[in-house]
Order: sequence, then structure tokens, then C-alpha cells
Amino acid sequence: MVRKHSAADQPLRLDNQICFAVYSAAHAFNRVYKPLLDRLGLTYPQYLVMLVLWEQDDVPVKDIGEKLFLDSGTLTPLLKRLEAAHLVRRTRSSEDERQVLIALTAQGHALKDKARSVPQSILAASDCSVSELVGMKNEIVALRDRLNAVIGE
Amino acid sequence: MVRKHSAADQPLRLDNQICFAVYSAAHAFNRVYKPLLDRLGLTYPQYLVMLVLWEQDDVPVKDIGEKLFLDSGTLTPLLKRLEAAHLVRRTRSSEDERQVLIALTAQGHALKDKARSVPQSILAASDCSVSELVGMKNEIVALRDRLNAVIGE
DNA sequence: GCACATTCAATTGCGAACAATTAAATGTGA
DNA sequence: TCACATTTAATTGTTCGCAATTGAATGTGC
Repeated sequence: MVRKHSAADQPLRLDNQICFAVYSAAHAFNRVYKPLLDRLGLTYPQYLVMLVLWEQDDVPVKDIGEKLFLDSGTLTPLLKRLEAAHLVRRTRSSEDERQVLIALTAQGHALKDKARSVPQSILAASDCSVSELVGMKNEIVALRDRLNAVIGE
Repeated sequence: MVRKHSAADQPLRLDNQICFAVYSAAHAFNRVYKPLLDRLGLTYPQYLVMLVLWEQDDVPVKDIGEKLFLDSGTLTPLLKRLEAAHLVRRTRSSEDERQVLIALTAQGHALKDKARSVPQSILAASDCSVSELVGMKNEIVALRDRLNAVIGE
């Protein structure tokens, strides 16, 4: 009997992999965000950095990295582009000159108002109730945190 | 009364965004996969392409792109790297010379056996039951498909 | 005070990811 | 048949994402 797909192959099937579900959902989100963020002049990772700064201004690069799980190799050039767009300022901390503090400019602050409609548009595109989304979000965050815990070992 | 964080700011809070949960979970998966895939000489996107080919060999670039939601701008250089690693062959279809067919080499086929332990390791890192993961996966896939449906409009 | 380790950002190099364009092959309608 | 549109990969340019390294600033143990 010829079996093209044996039972042992099931774990390797693309459709069975949660990682691919997450990977492809991240790209789908990115494609939905693109036209919305184009109007703000931001990419999605830049938008995430702005979300951090709109919550807390004048923070070290390291803090942004810890919140977004990104390192300086990603953030340094990204922050330079935000600086070139006059949305943030980069200044060395006087207390600890190793740190670079990121602060919003007036333009950076002002952009927050234009960004308020974004989450609403994403919610609409999700075609899903808020409570369902909150439930999924909590599950995914819990999974992410368990994965990150393994990496630190 | 000075309110640093108004109720109107809640939708813009990083921790409230499912997209960031998905985005950061995707990166967490990637970091867990990295040491496992290093032993196979693959990156995560290359691994996804190999998963497709292990299910169905000798497929056009376009079919791989549709399954993985990737375009030729991403796949062409990736497939050239897999070809340089002697895992796949790229040949023009004789029936339709616009198509490039991707076929596994003997090495590419053989790598499947070495890859069988990967899903098990990921499951362990997830620290989660299979049924929970399947449930989450189905929810995420449904969300992804709704997002992709919006893009097509 | 001084060697030493640690912290932090920047840099380099490589591999995605995608928009936009190009070019060749194929399909279609008059 | 022949003009025209469509399909398919490849290419170019920009932006992430991360590993590895560098260099300056800071902390520490003796």
C-alpha cells in the first residue's frame, strides 16, 4: 500500500503548525495596517515605537527595546528615520552617557491625534467582537511569554 | 485634574493591541526555532518553503507563494539560496515557460527526516497541550483569513 | 586608585518582506 | 493574424530583524 502522506508526516504539515498561523497572521495585520499608516508616514514597527512614546516620553532606547522585544540593531536605524521625519529627538543622557534618550517632538506628539482612528479601523477589519479579540490576545501573549521564557534558559 | 492617561488613550495602548501580541509572538517563535533550524541549515522562511515541498514536490513558485502568502520578490532570492544549498532545483516548465518549477533534490528529500524532531521541540517550548494549541491555531487562522479578505477588497 | 567586567548604543553583514517596475510567455478578441 | 491584456518571475530599492562585534561609559572588587 502506497501512502503519500503517512501519519508520521502530520506534525510537519504546514496547516497543522501554529507558528505558521501566527507568522501569516502577523503579515496579514501588516498588510491591513499599511494603507492606514501610510497616511501617518509610518511603517508598522515605527508605529509601535510611537505607541511606546505616546505612553511614556523621553525613554532610553533599551526600554523601547524591552517593550517591543527588539534590539539596538533594529532600533537605532529606525529611530534615526523617525528623527529624520522630525517625530523624535535623540539625546545622550547626562546622568549616564551610554544611554540615548528618545523624546517626542511637537510633531510627534501631534501625530497621536491622527493615529486615534487606526485601532478602530483594525477592529473593523478583524470582523470580530472586542471580547473575542481580548481573549485571543491574552492567549497569544501567554504563549509568547512562555516561548520567551524558554529562550532565556 | 491632570490625567496622564485618558480613557480615549486606551485603544492606543500597546498592551491592548492584538496585532502587537501576534507580531511579538511571531518573533518569539522565530527565536525558539533558530537553534533548531540552524542544525538543518535553514532559516524559518526557508523551513516553511521546505514544508510545502515535502508535502508536494515540483510546484511553481506561484503555488508556494499562495500557500505562504509571499510574493516573488521574497521567494526568488530565497529559492536561489536553497538552490545554492543543493536542497532544490529550479527549472522552467516546458508547458508554460513563464513558470519556474521548484523540485527537491535528494538532499532536500533527506532533510525531511532530520526535520521530524522540530515540531516536537516547539510543542515542548510552547508548554501547552496539543488541543489548546489546535484551538488557538484555528482562531488565529480564522482571524488571518478575515484580515486577508479585507485586503482583497 | 586601578584592573576588570558589565552595560549600552552603534555598526556591519545577511536574510527576509514588499512595492513598483520590467520582460518574457501566454491568452483573447476583432 | 495581430494588437492588446494577462500571467509569471525576476529585479530594484527601502525597511525590518538579528547575530556578532566595537567602543565608550559605568560599575566592581581588590
